[in-house]
Amino acid sequence: MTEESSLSRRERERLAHRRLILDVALKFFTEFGYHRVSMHKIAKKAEFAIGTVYRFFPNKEELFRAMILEFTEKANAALLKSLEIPGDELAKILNFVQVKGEILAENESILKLYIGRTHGASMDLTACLNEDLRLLYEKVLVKLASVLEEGITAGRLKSLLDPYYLAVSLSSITSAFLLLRLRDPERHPYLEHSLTMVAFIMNNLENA
Amino acid sequence: MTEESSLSRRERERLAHRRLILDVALKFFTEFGYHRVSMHKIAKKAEFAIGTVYRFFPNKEELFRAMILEFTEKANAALLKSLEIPGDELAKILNFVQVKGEILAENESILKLYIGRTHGASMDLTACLNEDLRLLYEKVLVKLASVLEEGITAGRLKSLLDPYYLAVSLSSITSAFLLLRLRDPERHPYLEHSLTMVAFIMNNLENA
Amino acid sequence: MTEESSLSRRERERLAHRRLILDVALKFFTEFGYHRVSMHKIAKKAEFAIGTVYRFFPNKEELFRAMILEFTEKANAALLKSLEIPGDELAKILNFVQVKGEILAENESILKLYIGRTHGASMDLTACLNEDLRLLYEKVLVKLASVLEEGITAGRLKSLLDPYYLAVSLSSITSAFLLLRLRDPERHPYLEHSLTMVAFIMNNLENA
Amino acid sequence: MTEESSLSRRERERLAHRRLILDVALKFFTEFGYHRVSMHKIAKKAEFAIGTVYRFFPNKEELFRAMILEFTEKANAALLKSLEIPGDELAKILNFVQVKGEILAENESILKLYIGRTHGASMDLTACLNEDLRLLYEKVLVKLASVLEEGITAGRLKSLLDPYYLAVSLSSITSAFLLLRLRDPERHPYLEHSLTMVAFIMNNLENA
DNA sequence: TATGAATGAGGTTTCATTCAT
DNA sequence: CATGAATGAAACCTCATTCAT
Repeated sequence: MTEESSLSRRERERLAHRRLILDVALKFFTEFGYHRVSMHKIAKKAEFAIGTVYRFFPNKEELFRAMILEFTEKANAALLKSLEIPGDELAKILNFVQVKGEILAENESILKLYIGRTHGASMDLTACLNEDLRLLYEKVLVKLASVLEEGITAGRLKSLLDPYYLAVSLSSITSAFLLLRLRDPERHPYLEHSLTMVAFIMNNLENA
Repeated sequence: MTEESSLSRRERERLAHRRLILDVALKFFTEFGYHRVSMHKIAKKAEFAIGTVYRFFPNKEELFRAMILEFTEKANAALLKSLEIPGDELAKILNFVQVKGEILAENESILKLYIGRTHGASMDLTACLNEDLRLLYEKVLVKLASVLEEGITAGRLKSLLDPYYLAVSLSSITSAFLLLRLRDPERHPYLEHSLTMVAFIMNNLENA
Repeated sequence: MTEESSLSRRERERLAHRRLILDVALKFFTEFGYHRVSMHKIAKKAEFAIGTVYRFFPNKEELFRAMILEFTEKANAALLKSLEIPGDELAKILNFVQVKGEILAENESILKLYIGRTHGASMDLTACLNEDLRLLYEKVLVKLASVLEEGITAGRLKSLLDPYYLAVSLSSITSAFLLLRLRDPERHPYLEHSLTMVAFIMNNLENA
Repeated sequence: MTEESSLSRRERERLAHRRLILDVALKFFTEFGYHRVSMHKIAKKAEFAIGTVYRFFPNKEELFRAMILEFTEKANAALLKSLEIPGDELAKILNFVQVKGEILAENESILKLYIGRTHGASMDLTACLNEDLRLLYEKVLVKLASVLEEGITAGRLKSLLDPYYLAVSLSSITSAFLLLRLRDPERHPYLEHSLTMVAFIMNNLENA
């Protein structure tokens, strides 16, 4: 995304340092939670002076935000892309479910930060962060909805339900299974249940 | 639940004071988020000395916990009861959806706290509550699952899907709509969409 | 000392309650130290309301003081009496040493309070408390000095040394051994060393 | 002891600030006692923000500890050195007594803190220092004992008494006189009495 | 630009004491 | 007299942030 070549050494170093701090922040915030991590700890772990950290991020909240946004953007990009494979709606959505699971597998800790702090009481991920994040996820929902809409327009799917709310439903179900699996990976295999459930809904939406 | 009659005046007063503090805590925590409310502020608003607050709750976390648990227990009891009306599975579950919506209407602020989105301020919240709360909600899920199972056993519902995961799905969908409505009550009417979606799933589960 | 008979029941009960509180205070202060014990803890353990404790002792310091004074008075009385047995100076002083040891044996915990809190850096017990206590112990020193003086006057002891400072010396030596034993009873038997050392000094004081 | 040259200005300033805080702490703790001095008072007097004090010492106890240890180490070094002058045992021990008196003269206030009699206010003092301090002083006792042992081995002193316990006795006597003088410098000249008493004992130990 | 010493508001909590019942 | 709820000053300590070097 960010073109690191064709930058002066200075710039490249700056970026590397920023990256370092973000990585430490990710590690610490996910491990201990926002309020249990001090800027000093992050600075120390990253081997910078505290002042240096403040040259990169104007304050703690902004650092947290930057860290979360980075992840969210990456994840959202992957989710959007997952809906662009060739094939019909079912194929696309099953791929979406699959990619969501892969993201989970690779980012457990940050996902726990996303939700673990909000009591995780079976709430959808959509809930968890502030406006910026929600807007990002909104794009995914809209894309998902447009996929469904296409199916409806093309007559492949029944027009019983509003595509957007259908998208929300599908998303919330998979998020719920994701949470279960996050809490107890042994007992709750994410993929199997998600696919079953999503397929059930999609099948019943298909025009005979 | 708690028998307030047949207590000495002393006891009754104590309970009333406890209640007062809990109410202020609810108001403040929901308005500003855990870390933006100090015990001093709560004490002041409740018109007690700080030490008095500590006579009732040994520390801030315990006060928060007590406040959340109280609400959760009340809400869960209502949800469990909602599934005990006479009628078939669909009736029960639609009633469940309805009651969930009523709880939302009456407890918007605390629900926002639950979700951790109060002024984007909570983020953290000690997470140790999670387990308790989850277990409480688990009961609701299990009850919901048992309702579905009954329907399956009685042959009224298809046995395609595991009742527990079906319960999780139904619950997560309604939670998602609840969240939407929490964020933008104008645009997203909870009840209508929830009922539509839940009915769609249930209808497709019914044996012809 | 306090005549408990010939008092009204009321009075006797009051005294018993006072005693109870003092005993709890002794136990707690000696176990945890003055600043680590709250009046509430004492009240609770003694099974009185906090206000009741304050009816007996106007404040915490006074309670502490009363507790210490009681012990000190008892101990001092015993030490004074120990010097009144028949016999010559040596006999009296050896008896004094012995009784001091017995008091130690019976009151380890309070002695630890006396000294443990003052770093015990081989300082004489004389040091440890405030004016009142010192004055009490002063009586013992004066009595000890008078015993020595008698010996000098009678020509049994050399008049090389001031009897008072000799008394201080003898007292400090035994206190030092007492401390050693308090710290490590296995390694440092109090009585043997005290007797040897005191006898050595007394023998060299005797006129041939 | 600490090489202050060859340090960066930064380092030197840090050390100076540390010193400043320690000095204020010494003054306040000795004047009022541990529990009657708050970290804020120390910070204010030293003209630092409270946080700065905590940069140097992680908590109050550690500050106290550092202050006491510094003094103790200095004092013990002086006492050990006092026993290394040329001459026989008597000369060495009399020098020891003398140096002990000089330390007293220069450090009255901290000695009072040691003894815990500062305005009758300390009483407690966390006791955990004890061990460290005792071990330091133990070295002095052992050194003193070794001096005596040398005399015995060389046949200059009688072997009646265990050198270690003799050392304890001599030390305790001088400590006792030190205390007397601390309490009432007019009435109780430390040096004269200590020398007399110690000389008496040593003389009687010498082989004719 | 990087550093890290310094800041100080503000947090949670304790506990000796009072006083209405 | 006994009770114990209420008080609130004051303690210790943290940590986001600033700024001189």
